Amino acid sequence: MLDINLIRSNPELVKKGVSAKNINPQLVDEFLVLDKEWRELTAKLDNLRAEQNKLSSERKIDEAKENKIKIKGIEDKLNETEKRREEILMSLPNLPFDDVPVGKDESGNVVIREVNKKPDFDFQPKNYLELAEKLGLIDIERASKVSGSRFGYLKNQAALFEFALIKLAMDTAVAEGFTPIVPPVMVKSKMMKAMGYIDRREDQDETYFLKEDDLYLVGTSEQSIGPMHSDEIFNEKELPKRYVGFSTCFRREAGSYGKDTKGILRVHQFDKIEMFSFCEPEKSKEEHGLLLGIEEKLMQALGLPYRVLSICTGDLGGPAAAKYDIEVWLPGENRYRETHSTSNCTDFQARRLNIKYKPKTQNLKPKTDYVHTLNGTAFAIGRTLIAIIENFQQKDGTILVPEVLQKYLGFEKIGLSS
RNA sequence: GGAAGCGUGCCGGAGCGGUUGAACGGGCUUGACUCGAAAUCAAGUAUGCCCGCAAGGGUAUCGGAGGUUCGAAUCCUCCCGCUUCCGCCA
Repeated sequence: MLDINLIRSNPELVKKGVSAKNINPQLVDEFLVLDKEWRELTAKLDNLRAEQNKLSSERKIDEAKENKIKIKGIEDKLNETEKRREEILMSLPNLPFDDVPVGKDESGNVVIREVNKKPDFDFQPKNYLELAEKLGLIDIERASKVSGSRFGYLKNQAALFEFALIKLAMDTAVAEGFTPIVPPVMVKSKMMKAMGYIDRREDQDETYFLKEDDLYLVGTSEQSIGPMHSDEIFNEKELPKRYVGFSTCFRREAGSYGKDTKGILRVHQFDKIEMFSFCEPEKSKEEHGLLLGIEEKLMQALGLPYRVLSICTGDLGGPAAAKYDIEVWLPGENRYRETHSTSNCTDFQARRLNIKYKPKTQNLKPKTDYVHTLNGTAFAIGRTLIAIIENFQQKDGTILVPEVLQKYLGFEKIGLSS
């Protein structure tokens, strides 16, 4: 949710930001009209209520009865206006930072840097799925039998890899001051809405919803970590509050029929370790850097070739003011694929969730203010596994285990006999 | 899933139709006393929204949403949460 005062005082700025995100800026004007109406009705209603309180305390019952009817009329009108005003407000996305590249869609994303050399094979590198099936690491066929398309079984060393990756990510994040958690994977629709992930129809279609229980399955644990502190006020010294959560994630992949249909690159269910920060507004850019830094550190620990993208305005999504993706090089596909994403959502989610903090300003007004929220992937297990298999494959079809994981796994290589 | 009870401010805890935004106690902040601290005393101590340059004024809020009433923390309905007992259960 945007700051209403900002829309009122600087509509042009808001329009510009909204337009950059491919949202019709006319909504801003519509909002202002409704907001004006809302304020007028509010003033009218408050006056009538003041009158009512007065009459009532003076026991002027008959006059109060009449006044009550007027109140009811204004109330109904106000409710209707308020509802429409709220709808528009909720449909306005967060404004992108000035330094975010402007672009219409993902083609406008900017590569910031490439890290680690792509592996130089003296043979034709294979696709991960071919290797994995041969080594008994992934079973798609049976998953399809049991659950349908876009599911997979991780087996043998691959299953063990999952836990090693979790441990590596957890250890790394905990060392940076993150609190490890395993959050719920079902969240109330109210919270899902507050996080800004079901504002648009496409978003809703992407999410599994349990109607009977009014619960959504999370598409990322961010959705259940963010609302943890809703309606809470942090002390300044409690910030930044950092969490690293492990959870399964569920995505319907409704808009991606026919895309990446093979294997486990794009599935309905995968496990992910996610970082989440609540911090002071002035420090959110710095915090964003920290999250990206950890992501890169993890990729470097594995020795995977990757590149970092600054996501352009049109590809940011609703809640983010800035976003960086990491894409890993997949030699089997001969292209980069996304493994990480980190967003600074500024106060957009905090407003809806009502998460504030109390600045420790000695004198002057100790007014509370909204925190900033940020999130970032530590590891999405499936895709990381894919990257490891493809990048560390050997001519004989075996796969070397990245050194950092060896201590967690107890083996150095995945081979046919191991 | 069945039965009962409970949800009040930072915390504890009154209030159960009429100056109750809310007694009382604790905490916290400030001031006094003190060489300092403790103790004691005094004052202060919620938030949203609207109007206003401000001072301030108005309004709303006692789990949430409706309803009854001139007037509701107090009565009614539904929902949510918590506790206890029973059932079921990884």
